[in-house]
Amino acid sequence: MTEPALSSVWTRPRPEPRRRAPGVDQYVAAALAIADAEGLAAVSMRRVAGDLGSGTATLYRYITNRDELVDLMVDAAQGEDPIPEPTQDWRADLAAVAHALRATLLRHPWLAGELAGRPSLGPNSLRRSESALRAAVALTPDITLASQALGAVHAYVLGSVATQQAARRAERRSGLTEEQWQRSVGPYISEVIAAGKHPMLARRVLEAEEPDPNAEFAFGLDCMLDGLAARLGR
Amino acid sequence: MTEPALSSVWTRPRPEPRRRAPGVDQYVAAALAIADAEGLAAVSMRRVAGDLGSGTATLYRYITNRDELVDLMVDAAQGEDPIPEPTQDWRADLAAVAHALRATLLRHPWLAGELAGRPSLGPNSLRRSESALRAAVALTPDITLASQALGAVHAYVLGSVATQQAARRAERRSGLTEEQWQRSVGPYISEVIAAGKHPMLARRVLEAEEPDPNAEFAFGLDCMLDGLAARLGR
DNA sequence: TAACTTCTGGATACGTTGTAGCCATGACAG
DNA sequence: CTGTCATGGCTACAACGTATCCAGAAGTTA
Repeated sequence: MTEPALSSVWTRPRPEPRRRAPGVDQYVAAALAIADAEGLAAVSMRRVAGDLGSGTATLYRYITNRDELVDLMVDAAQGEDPIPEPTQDWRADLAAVAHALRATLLRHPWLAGELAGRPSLGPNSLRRSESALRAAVALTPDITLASQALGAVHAYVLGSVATQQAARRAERRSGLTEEQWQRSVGPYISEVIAAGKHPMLARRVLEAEEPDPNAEFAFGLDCMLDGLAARLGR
Repeated sequence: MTEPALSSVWTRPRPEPRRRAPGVDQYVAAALAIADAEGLAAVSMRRVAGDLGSGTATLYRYITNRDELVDLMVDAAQGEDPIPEPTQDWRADLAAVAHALRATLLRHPWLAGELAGRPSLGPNSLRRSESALRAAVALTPDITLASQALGAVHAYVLGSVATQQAARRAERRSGLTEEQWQRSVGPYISEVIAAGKHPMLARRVLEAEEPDPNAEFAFGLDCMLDGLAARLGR
């Protein structure tokens, strides 16, 4: 006796509004705008509905809960850019996949954590995955290895963008200006360095050049792609 | 006229309790236990205080806010393991750093997202960073490049562990059992595959071997280290 | 020992959030 | 025109972060 299938946001029919209520796409767009401007925590059901002149109860008629709204947001963000055309060069294609993902993440600073933290099964996400897998299969026809290769690139991109955005996020959370944040942290760092227990960190703070985020990202990606080429390339 | 320095959790004096209240370390340990068992969202100030038989107001006397509590938790988690001894082999050392970080993240499933999302400045974190930088400097004496190399490894580890844990996290959030979660998702995946628009995804689902998380992680790490060796090694 | 000070848990309060349910009104269909 | 239903608005509840207050207990001082 099999139990009934359970529904998910991607399987449930998406009812269209009959009267003046906004459609799901409008709710999602409003939520995206709030998240981009103020962070994901600012996306509350009341806020989203209110910004659209809709009732919260109405929003709940279309979107089951907040978690589902975030799923929809994550997928919508991934549908903003066209899928890049494949070339004959797996490496260029994987790099394009990585850069496209990074561009999306930079546009939506809340997204990296969410993408890293939840399976992504919406239509846009699947479309992107398909394109990315196609590039990886050009590297190696073994689907298992291709998936692993893609996973490694994906992991690097997510981790890299998220950590690059961490300082900005902490500032925001503190409610301080960037200058105030530096002033809350700077003396501590100076103290740590003066204590002499962390000579490598001292060198990094005192000698290392200010990283250009784009170049830093590209460096790590190139290393990863180099490694993939060495291990799987032909 | 310079403005006064602003304090942070790491610069503020840490008062010891005078009577029967728990110390900061006990609050943090209780919060860690809750987060490990139930996820970070279950860590509320009331909950932490209550679990220790303390008043919430008392907790606030020692820890300024919830955000600070999370900072303390993140650092405490990083202090659980001893720092590995350096060898003469930069690659082995960087791999050890990566594996140690992964082990910590696996023990605390909430940690990857937090580490990726916030600067980590506590004493344990700095200690780990120092050790990791020492390994990276053995790869290249250029402190800027060493930092970049370490950043790339770090990004990969965080992203990899977080995405490996994503499915588990989604199950938990749904409130479904693992089997129920599969049943909510399985038919959708079958449908997507049957539609024929995602041939690469279909191959992955139908043909790819179930990944061993440890091997998958090691593969990506090896690729990254290969790439670093090729670009910076001597 | 008594008086004073301070630490603590408990309680209350407020604004906010997710979610649930109800109701009157207006829009639409038959 | 009547009936149905979609909708915004409202109320409610539990929970949360944070702030404040208070009585009692614990410690210190004279």
